[in-house]
Formats: sequence, structure tokens, C-alpha cells
Amino acid sequence: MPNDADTAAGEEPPRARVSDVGPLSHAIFRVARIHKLLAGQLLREVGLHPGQELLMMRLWDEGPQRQTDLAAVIDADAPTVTRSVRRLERAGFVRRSPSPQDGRVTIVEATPASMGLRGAVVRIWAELEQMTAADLGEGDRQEVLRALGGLERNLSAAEEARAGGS
Amino acid sequence: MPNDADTAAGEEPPRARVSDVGPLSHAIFRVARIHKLLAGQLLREVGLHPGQELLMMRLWDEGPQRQTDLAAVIDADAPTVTRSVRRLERAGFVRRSPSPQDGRVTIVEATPASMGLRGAVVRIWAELEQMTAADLGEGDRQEVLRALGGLERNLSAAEEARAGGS
DNA sequence: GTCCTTTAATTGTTCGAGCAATTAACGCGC
DNA sequence: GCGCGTTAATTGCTCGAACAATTAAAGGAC
Repeated sequence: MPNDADTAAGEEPPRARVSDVGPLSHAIFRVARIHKLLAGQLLREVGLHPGQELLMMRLWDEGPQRQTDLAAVIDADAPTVTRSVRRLERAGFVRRSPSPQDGRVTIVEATPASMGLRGAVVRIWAELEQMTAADLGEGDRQEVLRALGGLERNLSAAEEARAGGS
Repeated sequence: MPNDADTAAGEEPPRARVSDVGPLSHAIFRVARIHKLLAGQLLREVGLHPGQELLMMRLWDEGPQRQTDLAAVIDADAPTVTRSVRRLERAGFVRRSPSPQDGRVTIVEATPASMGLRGAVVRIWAELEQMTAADLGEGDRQEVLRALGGLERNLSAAEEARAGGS
């Protein structure tokens, strides 16, 4: 019991605990952290770092594409994608080639070698989903999804308002 | 239209899009990213980096304590706390002192100077919470909280099982 | 008292991530 | 044709975060 300022006499009105502000935000933080931790532990078994699998998924699903498009869809900024792609290239999972039409863009594509990963990543994400959903019935699952979608909408709107407002 | 392998002839059954695996996990990723982004934008105005505010909150609420306790409660590992505390110390927000009872531990406490931050952080987290909750009524808010709590329980259980199992 | 295990903190290394600034190719207005 | 704003990609920097390994103090077993 580190201190007991709140229990004692009159030095100050017991200001609300800071931790009690923003329960939703705290909950999001905690869920996100442990979810990412688990994803990382599972992914490291196949040699990927958390975040990289999103990039690979996109490449597997949509085929070769520009880095900017990758950045937009996985919602990361350009420098992050640049470095992530470089690492994946070193690991042999993607290939980069300059676009013939536009001298600025480089096209990224999944290598044949990466197709072996694909199955593993699918398995891992299924496992992760199972861990997350666990006891939830289908109805609950849908409802949680809906709730998360709502949060995402709210946050996106707020972020957009910030960008536009100032 | 990046590729059209799936539409064409008989080379392979159109395997499910990898992105469609794990909708819950994807939703968590997206909400977490944008939430953290917003928190970062708000916090940078007072000179904190996302994550540091959790540490400060704990110090404000619970008073001086050991780094290990900090790590446990904000659910980060020891090295992260070590470096985070060092940065906060450089910034003048915390003070560190060796424990007289135990030569291994260092006690961390918030400096008087950091109390100015406290109000700002409370304001920022309230703002963040408002952005997150936005249109949600009190009932919905409670329900979302409950849902997130459930996810956290599931994930914690899974993580614990992993730790114990292998 | 000495050894051995546990625990607290640290450093090293790597990665994702964000902001700032830079470079280079594009393309439009004129 | 030329300049100028736009866009794609990159590099520099700093942080949080994880894992591995190391150091040092503490505390039991004997």
C-alpha cells in the first residue's frame, strides 16, 4: 500500500484517481496489448513480426501493388511500409520492382516462396481468433464486432475532424 | 485490378481471402491503431509519448513504487519500464531513488513538477474517451465495456495457458 | 558460513510506428 | 517548353515494445 493520502485528513480533496478517467480507453489499451502480444508469439514461430502479416495478407489477397496502396489499406504511414517491405524482401517473402509506367512507384509482390507462409498465417490467425472469441457464441461475436466497428467509426471521425479542423 | 487468378480457369480453387480470417482480430487491430494514434497526437501537445501517460497515472494514483510493480500493473516488461522511466526522468517528471531496504530495487516517484501535467493528462484522457464513446449512450457504453472485458479475459486466459503449457 | 536459486534492474538488439525532411518523378497550368 | 504544386518513396530520429542475456542483491537450504 504505497500511500494513503486519500484516507487521511484535510490536506486536499481526494482528487479522482487518474486511472479512473477513460475506462473505455484503458480497456482498449489492455485488449490491444495482450492481443498483439499473443499474435507476436504465434507469428514468431514462422519468422514474422507482428504487423508484417497484415502486409503479406494484403499481397496474397490482392496481388502486386504499389507501396502507397499497401500503406493506405493497412493504415500505416509510408516510412513504416518502406522499412517493413525491405525487411520482408531480405527475408525472401516479397519482391520489389520499379513500375514501368511511373518512375516514382515500386511494385511489391509476394514471392512464390512466401506461399508456404500463407497457410501458416491462416492457421495462426484462426487460432488467434479462436483465442479471442473463445466462449462467445455466434450472436455475441457479431455483437462484439458491431461494437468494435462503432468504436472505429467514432475514432476515425475524430481523427478526420482533427486533421481537417486545425 | 492487381490480379485475376481467382476468376480464371482451373489452376486452383479460389482459396478464401486471407484477410477474411479473423475478423475480430482485424477489428481489434484497427481500433487499437487509431486509438493509439489519437492518444499520441493529443499527448504530444504536453510532451508525452503514448504509453508514458499510463506510467505517470499509476505514479500519481499510487505514489512512489518499485519499477517491478509499475511493470506489472501497466503490463509491460521490465526493460520497457526501465527505459521509459529513464526518459521521464530526463524530462523531469519522475525521480528515482534506491530503496534502503533492498539494494536491488529503485523506487520511482512523480516529481512536484509533474503535477502540472496531471491536469492536462486528465483532460486529454477525458477528451479521448469522449471521442471514443461519442454517440454511445450510457447503456451502450457499459455494454462495450463488458464486451472488451470479455475479450481481455479470453486473451489473458490464452496467454496464461501458453505460458504454462509449453 | 557457503552455495544456489530467485528476483530487480539493466543493456543489447530488433522491429513497428510516428513525425520531419528530402529526393525524384509526374503532370498541370500557362 | 517551363515552372510549380503534387505524389511516391526514402532516410533520419525518437519511442514503445519484445526477447535474450547479464549483473547484482537477497534469501534459503544445508
